[in-house]
Amino acid sequence: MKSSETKAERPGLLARLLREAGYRDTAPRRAVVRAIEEADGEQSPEALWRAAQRIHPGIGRATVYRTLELLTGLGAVRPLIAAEGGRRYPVAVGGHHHLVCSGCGTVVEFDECAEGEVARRVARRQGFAIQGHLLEIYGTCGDCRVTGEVRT
Amino acid sequence: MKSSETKAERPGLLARLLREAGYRDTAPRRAVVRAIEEADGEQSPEALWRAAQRIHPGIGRATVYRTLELLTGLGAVRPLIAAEGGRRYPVAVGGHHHLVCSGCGTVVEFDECAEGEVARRVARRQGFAIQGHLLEIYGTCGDCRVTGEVRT
DNA sequence: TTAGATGCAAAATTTTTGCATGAGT
DNA sequence: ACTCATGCAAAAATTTTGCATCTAA
Repeated sequence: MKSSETKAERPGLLARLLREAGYRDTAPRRAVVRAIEEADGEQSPEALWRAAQRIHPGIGRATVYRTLELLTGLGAVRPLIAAEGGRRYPVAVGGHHHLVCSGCGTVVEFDECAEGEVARRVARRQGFAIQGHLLEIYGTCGDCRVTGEVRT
Repeated sequence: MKSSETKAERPGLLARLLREAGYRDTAPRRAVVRAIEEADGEQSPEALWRAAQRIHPGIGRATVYRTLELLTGLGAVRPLIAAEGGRRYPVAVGGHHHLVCSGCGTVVEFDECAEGEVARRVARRQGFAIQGHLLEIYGTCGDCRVTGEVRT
């Protein structure tokens, strides 16, 4: 499965978010954060853990999970489910917009989004405080339509 | 947890997709499919299993998972990660618009959506054949903000 | 100094599989 | 008849937790 690149966030963005949220600035966390920012498609907890270990040997899996949870809570990262089934944590500052192929699972990110207006209006009406949004368009990519390929 | 109705997809849509894909039309599958179509924010495998059991007593968990996988492959549902951490399988055909509370998991559906345009344009540019789209706005509902409840 | 973080290992969850049996076509 | 689908239970994989020990602030 191919899948789009993680838009290289300005280094330190996630770390800053954590700090501003009042969490301590620790080496293990910095390692996880760096792993995420440099993860290129390899965003599964397991892969992030291995990457974080290279940066901060001795880091435990639990710390990776705990940090991912913090970041998710801050809306800095958004857990998604990859075509192969496992979780992936792409950086998600702001909204995320995906074009997802039902055939091969490819996920292409795009920026255009016209929801600002509607989102705010609907949210206000329901008394919601918006944190972010996810817009996914599902379909079949050219390749899959041609080959009649189907995701297993 | 409260949550709005799931816009009743034309009953049988998912079942039809399965049939057209060449899969057998069995009672257990029909139960799962109905559970999904009637899932009201309760889209976790576990909840869907309980719902399916009410429709077809004796159905096993494995069948639910297997059916969800088939439907995912067909692009009929799209696995996402719920605020509480588990998976959710919202319908991915047609257009769905949810307001999801990070605090209590409430899912409210709404109709307004300005994405028709954008979706078509982006899809065409990438050579995608659109099957549907999902717009989810994440935030905190009034109740949760008052009680200070936060997603764990 | 002191609340918050970490690593480890165990526990809990969630999802997948093997296999004998039962159904749809 | 012949596949394909199912349920069950076991196995695997994934995620969460308890707790003693560190460490940033």
